[in-house]
Amino acid sequence: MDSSNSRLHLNACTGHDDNRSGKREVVDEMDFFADNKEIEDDVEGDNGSPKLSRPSSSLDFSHVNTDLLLLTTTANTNDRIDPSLVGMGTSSNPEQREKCEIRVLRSELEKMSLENERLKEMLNEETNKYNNLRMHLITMMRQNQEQQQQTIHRNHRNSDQIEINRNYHADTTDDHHHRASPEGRENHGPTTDKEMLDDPNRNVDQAAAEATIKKARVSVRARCEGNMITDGCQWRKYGQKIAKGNPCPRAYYRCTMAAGCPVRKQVQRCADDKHILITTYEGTHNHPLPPAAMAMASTTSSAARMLLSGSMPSADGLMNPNLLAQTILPCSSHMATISASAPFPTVTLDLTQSPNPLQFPNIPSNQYPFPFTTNALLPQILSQAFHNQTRFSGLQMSQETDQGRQSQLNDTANALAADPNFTAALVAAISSLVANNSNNNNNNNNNNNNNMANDNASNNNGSSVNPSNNNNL
DNA sequence: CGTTTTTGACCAGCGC
DNA sequence: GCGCTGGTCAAAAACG
Repeated sequence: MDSSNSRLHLNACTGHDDNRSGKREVVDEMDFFADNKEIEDDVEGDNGSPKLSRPSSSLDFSHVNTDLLLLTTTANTNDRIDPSLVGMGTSSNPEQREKCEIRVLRSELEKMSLENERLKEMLNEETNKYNNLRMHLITMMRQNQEQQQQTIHRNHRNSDQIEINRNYHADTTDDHHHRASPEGRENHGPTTDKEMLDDPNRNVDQAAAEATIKKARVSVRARCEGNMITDGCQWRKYGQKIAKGNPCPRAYYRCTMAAGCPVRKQVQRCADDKHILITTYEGTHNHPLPPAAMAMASTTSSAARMLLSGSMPSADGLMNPNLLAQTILPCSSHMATISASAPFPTVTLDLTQSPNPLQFPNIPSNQYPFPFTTNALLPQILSQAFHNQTRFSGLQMSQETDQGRQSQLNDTANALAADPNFTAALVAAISSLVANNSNNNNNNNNNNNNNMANDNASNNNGSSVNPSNNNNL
């Protein structure tokens, strides 16, 4: 108990002002006893000297809060009691009150944080469930679509086969079998569709077709300072070679998101422009993919089917990829090519140039490798592309369903466009649309490298491999 | 210590 | 058959 407390106690009891350190506090104390001021005046003598020896009988000390002594025990020498707090019996110090409030706020903050964490966990859980369901739905839809396409294709060809020269049909079907067997094995299977349908060895043909699909590739040319474009998958490097005609080594990666996944990709810098990275994908994933990887993953398989379809005979004649692509993406131009004349049929997306200088002003490549990233048209383009994909797919949908789907596609496109890490995969998605449409229209690929529609998409420099690979690429 | 990368060796396809 | 080339394997090294 320091002297100030003793002094304060004295003041509270007597109202005597012996405070030499601050008058204001004394006044406040006096205000606290305002009700008894008259009495106190009577207690004091005319000369101001205390008259403690003559206590008034009218004094009622019951009004004096005895807590005062206790409340001031923690006050330092320079502190005085806040009269508004005196009598409350809880806190007499603003700092204490602030500390108390801070403790309360912290407690509330902790509670909110815990609640936030809990909600985050719930959100993640629901998001995972949603993604899984979405993946499952997409897979089911794709399978359904393929089954319908196959049915339509068979019916179409069966109805046409009377009009088609039988020898030609036999030759082209055989050619298809040759194409479906990249290893060059002889295939003397059935020569008509009916025979094919009835052929018990048709599974062998399907296996050959699958082999072709596996060999079909999607190549993406993009300006990228990093060693790889981000496509949402995890890759492991398993080899590197110096390819002929390019001093830059070619790196070989395989997907490691699941054991036995057949998907592989090659990454190589362009010989002419070291800033251009050429990424070639091959195969179809055999495992669930994160949303960021779905577009690219579907691209390779779709492109493979497209190219396989392009090798098939058709009474519709040769397809025009450029026209087809313009139908899919009317605002696009010359960003993609299809080539089945290469050792492996390949869809090439050239993302190193802007199709429309007015639409896509020059942006430093190190900032926005693909102008698409910052372009507001991306969601519209994607949505339109997805919509057109559905429209061309042959699926019969009511207008209401179509509208609802369009809304969902718009949301999806917006979400995709907002994620810069997703852009490379979006590019692939566009090519996937081209692939599906060509497949659905049952056209041939005439290997003329016609330009296909595609708008810019963006890229980023993320990589799932060790950055040390930069030295090699 | 497990995983990933590096890198030389090996294999298959293709052209001559 | 031989050589070239692309692609893959696998042991060693590097990494975290």
